[in-house]
Amino acid sequence: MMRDSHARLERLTSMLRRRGVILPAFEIHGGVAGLFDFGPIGGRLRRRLKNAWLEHWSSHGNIVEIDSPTITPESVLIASGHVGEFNDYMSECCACNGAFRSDHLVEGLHPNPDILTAEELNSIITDNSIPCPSCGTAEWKPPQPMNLMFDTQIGAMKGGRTAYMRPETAQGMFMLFPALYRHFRNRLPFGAVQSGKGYRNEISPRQGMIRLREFNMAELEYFIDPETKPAHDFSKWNDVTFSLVPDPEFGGPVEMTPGKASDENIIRHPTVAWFMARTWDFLVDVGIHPSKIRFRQHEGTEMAHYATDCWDAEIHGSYGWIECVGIAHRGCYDLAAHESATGDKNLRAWRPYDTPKVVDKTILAGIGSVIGPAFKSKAGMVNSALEALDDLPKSFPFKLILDDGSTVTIESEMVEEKHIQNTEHGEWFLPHVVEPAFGIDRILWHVLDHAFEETEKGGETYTVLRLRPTVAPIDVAVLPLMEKDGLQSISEDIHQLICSTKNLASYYDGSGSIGRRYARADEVGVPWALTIDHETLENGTVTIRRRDDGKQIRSQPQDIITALTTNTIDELF
RNA sequence: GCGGAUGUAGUGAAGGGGUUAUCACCUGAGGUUUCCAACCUCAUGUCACGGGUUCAAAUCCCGUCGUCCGCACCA
Repeated sequence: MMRDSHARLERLTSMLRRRGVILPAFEIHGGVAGLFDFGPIGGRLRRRLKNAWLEHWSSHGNIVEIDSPTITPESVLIASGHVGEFNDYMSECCACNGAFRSDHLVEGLHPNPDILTAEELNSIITDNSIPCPSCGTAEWKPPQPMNLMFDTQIGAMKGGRTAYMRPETAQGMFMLFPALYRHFRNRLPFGAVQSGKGYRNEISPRQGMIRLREFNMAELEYFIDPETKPAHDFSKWNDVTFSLVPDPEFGGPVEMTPGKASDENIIRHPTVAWFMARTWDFLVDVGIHPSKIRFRQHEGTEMAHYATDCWDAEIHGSYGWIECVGIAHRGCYDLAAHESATGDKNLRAWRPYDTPKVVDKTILAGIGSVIGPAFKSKAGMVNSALEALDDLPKSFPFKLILDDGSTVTIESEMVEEKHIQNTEHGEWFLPHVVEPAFGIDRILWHVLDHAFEETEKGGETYTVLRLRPTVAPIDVAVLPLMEKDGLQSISEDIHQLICSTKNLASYYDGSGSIGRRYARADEVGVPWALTIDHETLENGTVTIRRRDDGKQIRSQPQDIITALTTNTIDELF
């Protein structure tokens, strides 16, 4: 069984190379691990998958697309926590050469190993003679920094500003929070999506498309008011059960509807549950088998530095269960971090009170003509200290402590009692954010993996890529039954016509037997094949063949194009 | 990053110190046939890269890079 699935994986990757879908990059220069090219078929497939993703989210009406730079100044990633998180130290064992994360070795010996320097880690490791987990020896080389981000310099000359290629696209959305807030006329909830490249300098990328050094990601940041109870309608998913694998601390795997999982607090936040459901919709839409999707909750120990709850959508394929989407409740972590790093006050949202809060207060107000001459340059501080008094003194004179720590004596003739009324109409708060983050390459891989079907035809294996029409890179194959008697030029005209139709792609294939050409089209997942034959010369009709069952009907090319663009082609059959 | 295996056309493989590197599929041209990988003829294209040994290296040796398996790593 294992051997069979391994052989299938090899046949699939061979086909992807041979047909120009996905290929190792820079191969004529020896190749680079973790970098891949998308060929003519793969490029379109990825484009369609991304478009499907963007359309899926923009259909909500309060989610917009943005695009931000991949080069990111260091300070942004220090604030976000990535510089700390992505710069771990590794210790190497002198005896067996095993490499381990230094902070993992000293776990339990220090409350927060993450923050230790190389020297501190080294001394804890040597002082405690920590044994090597694989060979037991307690001799270590000094910890070496391991930087998982690609670094670079902004500015061509020496002394430029340090920057990194972004390890995620999320920070771009946080940077744009003020603009988004204005765009949505100061009203939560709203979201922003971005799809683009991310970079991680993996130590040893393996498993093909699963771990890449440069990858396509698509992230959504959905900003919410933590005090508004979200109203999500889960009734749409009442007849689908999700496979849920909660943190073992909270219980074993269950199958249930997202609505019920939310009601029973297995998924702690309704918005997280709702995004899980919408994610499930997306994955199924682009051709992932529903039975091969499960949601796994992160355990406390593996939770990223920013998250308060996190569910991964995992997809099962040739490499087992693989995390393809992470849906994290990040709380206000990022906005708070950037606020405290920059002092910028625009990362908050305004929450009006239902009824304004009226605060009645009796205060002692300084009498300017007395306070001024009495305290001179300190008069301002005295006034503000008086206003800030919560409990009015019972008698005069009394001592008043100023902001600078000094004490002054206040006499009764310096002040008068005043009633003031303050009306607060609302407050500024840091929005919370729910972040679904999609690994496009991993999803794309599984779309191919699930679509790749090997059947038998006349004793030979026959390969069909059962891609959904929404993601299929090519919509139509145009095939003249033979390239003579004028069939060729009609076919080329039809091919041109289809290619010039918006959102449709056709490819022309005139060589080899008709059966061979159907097979070639099936192998890369072309859903429809038009064949031009002698009857076309008489009445203009062509045959259209459906990939998934080989069924054919006759119709006019223009009617077929209309049906394709309106997504009603199946009605012709 | 460590250990083991490995690198030959687009794909999959065989071979191997000595003239022009082999096979199948694939791809292209011509012929024939015409609706599901038919056939015939011809053609294109390959020894990962760099260095060394040698009269001669795709072959032996070393290094680099890549790939696979195991360990470790994987916000």
